[in-house]
Amino acid sequence: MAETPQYDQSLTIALLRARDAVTALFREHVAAAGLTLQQWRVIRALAGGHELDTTTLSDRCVILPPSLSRILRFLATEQLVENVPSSDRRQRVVRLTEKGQALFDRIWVTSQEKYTAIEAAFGTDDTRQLVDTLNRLRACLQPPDPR
Amino acid sequence: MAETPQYDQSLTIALLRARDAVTALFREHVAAAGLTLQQWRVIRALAGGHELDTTTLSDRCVILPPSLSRILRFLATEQLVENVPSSDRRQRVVRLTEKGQALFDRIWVTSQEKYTAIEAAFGTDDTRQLVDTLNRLRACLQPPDPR
DNA sequence: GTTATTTAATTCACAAGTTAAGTATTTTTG
DNA sequence: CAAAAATACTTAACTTGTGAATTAAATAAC
Repeated sequence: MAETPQYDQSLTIALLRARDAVTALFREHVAAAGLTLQQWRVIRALAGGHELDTTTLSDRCVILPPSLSRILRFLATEQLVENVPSSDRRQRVVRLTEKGQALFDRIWVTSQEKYTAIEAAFGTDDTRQLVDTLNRLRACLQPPDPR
Repeated sequence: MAETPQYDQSLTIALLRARDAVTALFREHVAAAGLTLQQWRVIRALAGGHELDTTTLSDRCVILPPSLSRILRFLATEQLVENVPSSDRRQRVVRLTEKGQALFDRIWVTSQEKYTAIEAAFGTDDTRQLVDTLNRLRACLQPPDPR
């Protein structure tokens, strides 16, 4: 293709494209297990017996509360996730069911292989370094949260 | 926060978070002009008199055809974009109207300032290098398209 | 030249992103 | 302790992401 002038120079587009390329590698096999990538992120965050409230889950998965609410509704109907009683009755705390953990285990194997393949192709050090750089960029941009 | 164990290590999450942090800087002022970020990407790709068919536009903006179709429908009703006759009558070629170009000009100024601010915060060289790294990652992962 | 095949775009259906508004519970304040 | 403010989610409404099916036009095959 002749040229993609300013576009390949743009950080936002580069981030979008890179993320697109990476997620594409996982989407198919996660979909084969009946999940979207977002649903998978939630399951992954809960794997290993972690019980989390939706605020924490929202933050970890980078999914906004309204979306998470819908996702949890779906995962609950699929009996992959269940509620855990909380002392603060405003908050909703969830965990994986046995069925949910089993599904995680099944997907996780292949998922790990894919990730390893990425590291092999791009380089283990380069991958780690890129992750560090991305986290540094984020830290750089986000105004220190006023806590 | 205590820990975000494997999550901060994950390339996919790091990409997602970084992109989130960067786009957050632009969303507000683009929204103030009445556009979503996706609509803005389309306008930006057409700025400067570029006439593009939707396939190229879809690729440049990293917006899937169905979404682009809806976005163009909106931009057309707002008279920001208009069709250009094409010899191949299957394809749809579009360009900015004067109104569209004027809107671009207005948003572009502030947008540039924001981008400059990012480079100032993160470093001009580091920014350029990150963009290169992201493009390299993408090239690395995408199977050479069989054309 | 007419029929297949391929190509370009749109439409459909459903999941998710985004902002604003609403509900229930907890904490704070007076 | 009662009223007000804050917190944690959910719901609502609209735009976009995603895969599959459709429509229309151009090209290929007979």
